[in-house]
Amino acid sequence: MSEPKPGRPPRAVDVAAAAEVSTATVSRVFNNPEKVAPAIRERVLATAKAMGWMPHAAGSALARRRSSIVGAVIPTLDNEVFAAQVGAMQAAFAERGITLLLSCFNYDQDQAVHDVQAMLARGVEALAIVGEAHRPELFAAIRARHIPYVVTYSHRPDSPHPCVGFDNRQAFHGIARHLLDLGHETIGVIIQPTAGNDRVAARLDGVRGALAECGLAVRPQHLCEGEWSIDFGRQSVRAMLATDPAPTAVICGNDYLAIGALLEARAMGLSVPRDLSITGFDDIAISRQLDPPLTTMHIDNHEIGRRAADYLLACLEGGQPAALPPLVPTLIRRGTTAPPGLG
Amino acid sequence: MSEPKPGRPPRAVDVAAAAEVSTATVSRVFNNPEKVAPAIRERVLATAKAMGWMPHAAGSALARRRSSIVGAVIPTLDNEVFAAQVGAMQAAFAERGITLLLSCFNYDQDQAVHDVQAMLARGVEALAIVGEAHRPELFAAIRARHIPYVVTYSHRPDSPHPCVGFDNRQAFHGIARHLLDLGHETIGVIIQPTAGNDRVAARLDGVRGALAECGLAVRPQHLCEGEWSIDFGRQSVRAMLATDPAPTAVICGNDYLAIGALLEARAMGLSVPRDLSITGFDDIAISRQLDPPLTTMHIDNHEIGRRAADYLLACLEGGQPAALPPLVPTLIRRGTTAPPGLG
DNA sequence: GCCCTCGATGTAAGCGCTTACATAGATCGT
DNA sequence: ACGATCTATGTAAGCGCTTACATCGAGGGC
Repeated sequence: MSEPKPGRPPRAVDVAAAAEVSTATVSRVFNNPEKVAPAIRERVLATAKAMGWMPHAAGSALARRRSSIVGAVIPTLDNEVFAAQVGAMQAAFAERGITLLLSCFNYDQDQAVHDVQAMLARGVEALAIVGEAHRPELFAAIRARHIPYVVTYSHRPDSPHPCVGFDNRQAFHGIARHLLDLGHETIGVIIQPTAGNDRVAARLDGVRGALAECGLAVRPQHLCEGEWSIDFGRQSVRAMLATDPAPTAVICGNDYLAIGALLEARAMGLSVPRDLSITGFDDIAISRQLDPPLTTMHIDNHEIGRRAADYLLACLEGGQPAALPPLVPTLIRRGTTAPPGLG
Repeated sequence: MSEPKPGRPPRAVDVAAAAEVSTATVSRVFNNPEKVAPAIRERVLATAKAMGWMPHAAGSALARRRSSIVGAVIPTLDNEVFAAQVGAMQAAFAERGITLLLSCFNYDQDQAVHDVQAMLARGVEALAIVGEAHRPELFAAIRARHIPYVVTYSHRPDSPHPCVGFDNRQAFHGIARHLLDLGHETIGVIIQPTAGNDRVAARLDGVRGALAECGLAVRPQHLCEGEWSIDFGRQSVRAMLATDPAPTAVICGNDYLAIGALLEARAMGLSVPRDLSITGFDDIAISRQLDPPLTTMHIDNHEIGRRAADYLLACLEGGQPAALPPLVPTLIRRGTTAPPGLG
């Protein structure tokens, strides 16, 4: 008997009145259709469609005590690695009627804490977060809400968090191993800032570990740490090659850095890989198109996103989620690595 | 006097009880702090913090009839152009306490309609949508809700929608003009699918218009339409160069296609730009790093995202939003264009 | 000293929806 | 033919918050 107020979106009670049923039936038609007689169901559906009504999410969330929202917290969308992960998560969640909230913390730990709190206030039912190097209060806040979460891009064996990712240390150990096997002994590293970034710190550690096994080390002047950008790759390799002895190979923290290194080395008249071997990490789309194509580690970012989403969905559906085995990045040997000193 | 139930997040009433005030005061502390005496305000704030309480968004949205959510509907995050736009929007909205909902329709119009409806059900207060080639019911649904929206990446002078973008037709007219001025007469085009993509259709139209002004046209065998990917750029340029007469210049619908064209032309032993001029569009990060660096149109995608967000925020705050002048992409003449026949 | 004003706080009525429980037919076994 | 059982639907009590309105004191003008 309620009067639908013109100019405002219709409510369930308006639809109920128009279809001559109760609001309970309207609700059931949309949430438990099998509990409603087909004839009535069709009538309600038709009425709702005619009136342009759909359940109002806030009201529904309140009554149901479920928001059907999950959050993704990433450093930035400007890196195609994270963009791909988010895209895959969004697709996986959308299939189950779950909406994705996105937030970029720009590698700022305080921002990340803030973002997570905002998401919790929004009632997210689960959370995916890139990396585990976050302030303790971030994880404390999540735990206090008892919601499932997952950390992506990290997979330390002894992490206290559920992780979807790979072992960064081991991956870079493998890269270093590859260069050592080729015979390199003077190896440079161009890498993202390690401070507050567990993944990057683990990578550097992996390189150091592999070198140490051969009694080698990274010389300070052969270690450049800075923002991941093509330009930083360029300037780093230029600086490094001015030292004596110059490195015969350089391991880069991601493909952007490696691309910069490659371009600059070529611009300096060096031949890659004859004069200098270069490795990347991530295998972004452009890498295999370069000349020579970049030797790098391939990471399946869509797979990471999908697995993270699947894990969280399993948690939400109450099931015991399957264990999360680490992903294994694969070394793609392309054209930028070769034995040293062939020049 | 309410009993805080253990194991569940605290509610405003729990905080009110603990701080010995009413729920109204608690609410005011968080929404209109200036209306509460400082002493009480501090006490409530401290209590809330101690209990880990923050207003529950669904309840608040319901009571306030405002969700503080806006939606962004884009084709895909796999294109750094859209990722950058979303990143900028997210940042701009976050500053005002507004949360961004994201959805990718993968260039599928039905998916876009579905996504928009889902967002409306979620109570988004505003919507940003890439492109205007959408089903009429998409815009009808938005209008029915009377919420502000904005179309990005399009800016036809006579569009019925508020737009943040540039005139695609004019932009490609400019590119073609550039090549014509250099003396090219046989010009190929490698472009994304035009069906259901107003922006791309306008681009092709711009090229055709400029050629027509000189009594020229794109030969059918010099027009390749397909998914934007480096590989499609490669195969297209290869096919095109096998025709007779072969084009002396090729205009690409975006930088990815242009990169493919450039790489393949070089792989075929051609010298760019001596044997073939190539243009891109978007000016993605890698483009200026190529060898030779790519001549392309620069689009400021962050700016588009920011303007779209600012416009929507202005609408939400009730102000008459400023007019939306078109952005003007600028042609960046780098190393892939030159007069023809210098070989 | 009294009444009025005004600012600070409390009371309580929703916001739109879901769902436990109540109810009313229908079905069925005996 | 009667109660037990079931199914389809309705009734109404919240979910957690905001806010119009009521209330209560403290100041202030006369």
